[in-house]
Amino acid sequence: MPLNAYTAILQPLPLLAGLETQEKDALLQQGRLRNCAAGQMLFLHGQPVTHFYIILSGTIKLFRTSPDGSEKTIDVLKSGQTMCESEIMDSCHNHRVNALPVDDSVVLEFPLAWVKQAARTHHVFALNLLSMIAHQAHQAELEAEQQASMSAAQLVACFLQRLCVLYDFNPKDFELPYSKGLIASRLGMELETFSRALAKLKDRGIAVEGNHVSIHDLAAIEDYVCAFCSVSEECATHKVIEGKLNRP
Amino acid sequence: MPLNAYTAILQPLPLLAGLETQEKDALLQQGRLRNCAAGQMLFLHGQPVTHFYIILSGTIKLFRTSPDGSEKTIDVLKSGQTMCESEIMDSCHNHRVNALPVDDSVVLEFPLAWVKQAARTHHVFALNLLSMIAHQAHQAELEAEQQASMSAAQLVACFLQRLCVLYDFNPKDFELPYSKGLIASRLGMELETFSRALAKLKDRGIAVEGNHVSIHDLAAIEDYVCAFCSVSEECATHKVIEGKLNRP
DNA sequence: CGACACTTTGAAGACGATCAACGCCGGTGG
DNA sequence: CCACCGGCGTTGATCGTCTTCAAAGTGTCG
Repeated sequence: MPLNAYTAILQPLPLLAGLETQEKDALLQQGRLRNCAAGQMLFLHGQPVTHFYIILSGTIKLFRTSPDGSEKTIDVLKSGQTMCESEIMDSCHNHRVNALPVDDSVVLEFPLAWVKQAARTHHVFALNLLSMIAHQAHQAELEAEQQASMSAAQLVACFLQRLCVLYDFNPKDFELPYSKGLIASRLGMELETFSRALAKLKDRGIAVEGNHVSIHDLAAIEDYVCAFCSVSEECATHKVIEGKLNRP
Repeated sequence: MPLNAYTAILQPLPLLAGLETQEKDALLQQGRLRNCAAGQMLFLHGQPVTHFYIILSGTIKLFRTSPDGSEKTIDVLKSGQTMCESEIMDSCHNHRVNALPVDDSVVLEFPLAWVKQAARTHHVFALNLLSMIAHQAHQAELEAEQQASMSAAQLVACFLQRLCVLYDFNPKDFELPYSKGLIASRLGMELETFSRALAKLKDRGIAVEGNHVSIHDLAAIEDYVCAFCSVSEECATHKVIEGKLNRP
C-alpha cells in the first residue's frame, strides 16, 4: 500500500504523538489518499466541513475572499501539516477558508467521524488535538499583534526566519519555496511593498536575488525583529536558526 | 454559600452546557471566590498558568506589553466570560497575557487539575472546551483580518454593534461600559484616531456624546460595516441587533 | 477653586496602498 | 530563429490613513 512512502511524514506527526506505532498505523490506514492538481480547489469557504486532512506533499494555500474581491491568504501549508482540525470542532460546521493547492499535492483525508472516534478511544489523541488548536489560536493572536506593530521589512525578516525553521533550510543559503506574490499575500501586504521591503533588508544582511535567499549576520536580524516579540521564549525560532548557522 | 448569588451567570455558562444542574453545582462548588480590586494584576504574562477563571462581576482587561513599552489590549472581558481555557491546554504552560481588573471584580477560580478532571469525567465538558477554544481561534483570525481590511471608523462601528450583543444593550440608547481609551486600545488604534472615527460616524447615524451612544439607521451601518464580513452567517451580530431595534 | 484624568482638535510626518510604466523571462506560433 | 505574448517582479510617483506631538477643552472630586 502506497501509504508506506510517507512514513517519514506520518510517524512524527505531533497529532499522533504518544501513540504506539501500530496504533498510529491502524488509524492512518483509515485515511484515503487523494491527489490534488495545482489550481483545483480542495474545499470552499462556507461549505460544510466533511473531512480532516493531512498534507503529504505539495503546498496548499488557505485564503478568504471579501465580497469586494480582495483576497487574504491565511496560511500556506506544506507536507506534515494538517487542515481543518479546528474547523471540525467549531460549532458552526462550515469551512472558514478556501483551500487551493499551489503545487500538485497529495493529501490523506479522513471523515469527520474518524477524528471523533480517535479522540474518544485515544485520550492522548484528544489532548494532542486540543493542544494543537490552542497553540494555533495563540499563534493567530501573536501574528495579528505583530502585523500591527512591525514594519513591512520586519515582517519579511521574521517570515524568512520562520521559513528556515519550518522547511529546515540553512539560512545562509536557500530558495523561496513559493512565489513572492504568495508570500506577500501571506504577510498581508502588496507585492510592491514586499519588493521594497526586500530592498531595505539588503542593508541588514539579508540578500534576496530572484528566489535565492542568504541571511548573514543573524545577530543584527534578531535585534531588528525580535525586539518586538513579546517574550523571549516565544522567539524560540531564533534558537533553532542559530543552531543551523553554527553547524557546518 | 455566596455562590448562589451568581446562579444567573453560572447556570447558562456555555462551558457547562449539556450537564445536569446538580453536576454543574458539584463542579462549581470546587471553585474559590476571589475579589479583585481594580488595578491589581490578576496574573502576569510569562507566569506559569495556575488556574482557570470564570468572571462573575466586573471587567478584566487582557493585554501584552512589548519590550518597547507599547501595550496591546487583547480583549476586555465581562461577567460570564472565562479566562485561560486555551492557555491551560497550550503545551507551553505560561500565561500569554497580563490580566488586569478595570473595575473591582469577582472571579471564580479553579485549579488546573479541576479542568482536566472535569474534561475526563464529563465528555460534554471536554467537547464544550474544545469548541470554545476552536471558536476563539476563529474569532482571533477574523479580527486580525478585519483590522487589516477595515478603516478605523468601520472598526468602531463594528465594535459598537458587538458591544450591543454582548451586553444586551439597546442600540438606540446605551452607555459605553468602559473608557474610550480602553476601547481604542482594544481596537488597536490610538485614542486620537478613535475620537476622530466617532466624528465620522456622526454622519452615518451613530451619535456618541460622552459615554452615551445612540445608533439609528441600522441599514446604513450594515452597508458600511458588513460589506467586509467574509460571509453573511458570520455577521449574525446584525440579526441580533435588528431584533433589538424592532422590539418595543 | 484647582488638580488631574480623560477627551478633543490641529498640524506634521511616516508608512503602505494604488496606479502606472517598465524589465525580465519562458513559452508559443509563425 | 525570431516576434509576440503573458506572468512575474521591480521601480517611481502620488495619495490616503493612521500615528505622533502639541495644545487646549471638559469633567469630576478633593
